[in-house]
Amino acid sequence: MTTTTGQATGATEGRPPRADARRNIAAILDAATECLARDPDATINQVAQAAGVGRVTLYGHFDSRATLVAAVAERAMAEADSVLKDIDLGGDPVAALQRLIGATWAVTHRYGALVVAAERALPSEQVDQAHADLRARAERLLKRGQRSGAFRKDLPVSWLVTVLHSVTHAAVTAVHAGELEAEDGPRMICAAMLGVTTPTGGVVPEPSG
Amino acid sequence: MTTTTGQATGATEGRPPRADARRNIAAILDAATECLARDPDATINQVAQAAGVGRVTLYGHFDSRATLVAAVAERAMAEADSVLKDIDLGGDPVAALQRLIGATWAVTHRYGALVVAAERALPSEQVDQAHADLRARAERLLKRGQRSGAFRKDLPVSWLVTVLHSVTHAAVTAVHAGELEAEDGPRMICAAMLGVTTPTGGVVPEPSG
DNA sequence: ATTAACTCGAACATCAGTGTTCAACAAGAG
DNA sequence: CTCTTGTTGAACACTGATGTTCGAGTTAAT
Repeated sequence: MTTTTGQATGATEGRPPRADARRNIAAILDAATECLARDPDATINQVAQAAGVGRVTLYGHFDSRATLVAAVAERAMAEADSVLKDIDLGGDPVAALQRLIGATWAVTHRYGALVVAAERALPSEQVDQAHADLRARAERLLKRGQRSGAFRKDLPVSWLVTVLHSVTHAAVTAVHAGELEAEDGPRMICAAMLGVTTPTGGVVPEPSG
Repeated sequence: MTTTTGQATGATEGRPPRADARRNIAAILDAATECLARDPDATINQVAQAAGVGRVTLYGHFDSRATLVAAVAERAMAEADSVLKDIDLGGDPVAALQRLIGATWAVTHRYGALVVAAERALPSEQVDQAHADLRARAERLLKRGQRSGAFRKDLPVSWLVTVLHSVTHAAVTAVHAGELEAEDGPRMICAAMLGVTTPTGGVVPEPSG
């Protein structure tokens, strides 16, 4: 059991929690996810209120802010992994990149700024680890595309990954600000990234999807 | 006189400040710029310390955190304008875009996250105004390029501007994190943006500079 | 050299967010 | 129904950051 440190499921020793409690824990987790995804500085008060629960109740289930953030982050990472592990990164690199972007979009759109909250609350260990995993996935694909000549070789892979993350985050922010429709997100990111990755002197492909 | 609200130069009525004072004010302004550009949450304490000055002295010159941020932001905007107003946005749109990026780079690299600090301290009025000015410059160029067929027309200009800002900011962050050399910044941004703006089916141009 | 402007550290008041404690009360499990 | 588990608001202690005040010591101007 590597549940970070905080308790939430069952105490160190004791019988299963009451139905009431399980319901509230779920509500808190959901509320925290939404609040922190929107604003990484969200108050414990705001989270409790959004969950329709008293602040004391929240502290009854999560020792501290850090514990809560850790729980939320853990759940988010689990879902992110489960979504991303099924993506086929093989075949035409250009098509694979679009698939990766499509899958990443859903996750990023839901969990938005949660990473920032995690970076502040957690001593940057599991965070770095998780972040590295995310990057590694994209890195492998981009590197393969470079070797096959599908992607430009004159820019370091790390920079391409950075741009991908940056553009994705920008799209999420734009949606949050009402400047972009959520459904247009993937197309915008794909269009941009297909341009970025096209080799100099190459022809920019049409986004498909 | 639209000096926002805070005093710093001369009191409401009185003779010119002492040499000593002017020196310190300059040091504080410089330190604040550097600190806030690195971390928008920088403490007044950190700023004072970086300026080699006591906290009380700082408050003697700037009424509040907001006043200080406003002063720093004002100065930054002034320099940004003075740098950007000379840029020739005419001629070949592709070349003009690279010139714009080059000029923007210097400014962004120096003032980094200062915008964030301003957004939090100032009630989002002059900030929005200034931000809009910055965007307008890029918008005009990109729109012209779209009309002339140099830039892709199938993406809204606002999205292209967003990507430009996003990528620029990402480059600055990368430099701060030691993942990128400062001198490589403009080339990386240009390469990326030239790809982004190239019309579908068009050939990605080689960055020059 | 005298004076007014300035600096500085220490101490204080304030404020917001975090956690904790308590005692009354509500609700699930048997 | 009863007993245990949970919930709740109010009140409290604690922390870190912001501003303020004071008095003693410096420093620039004239």
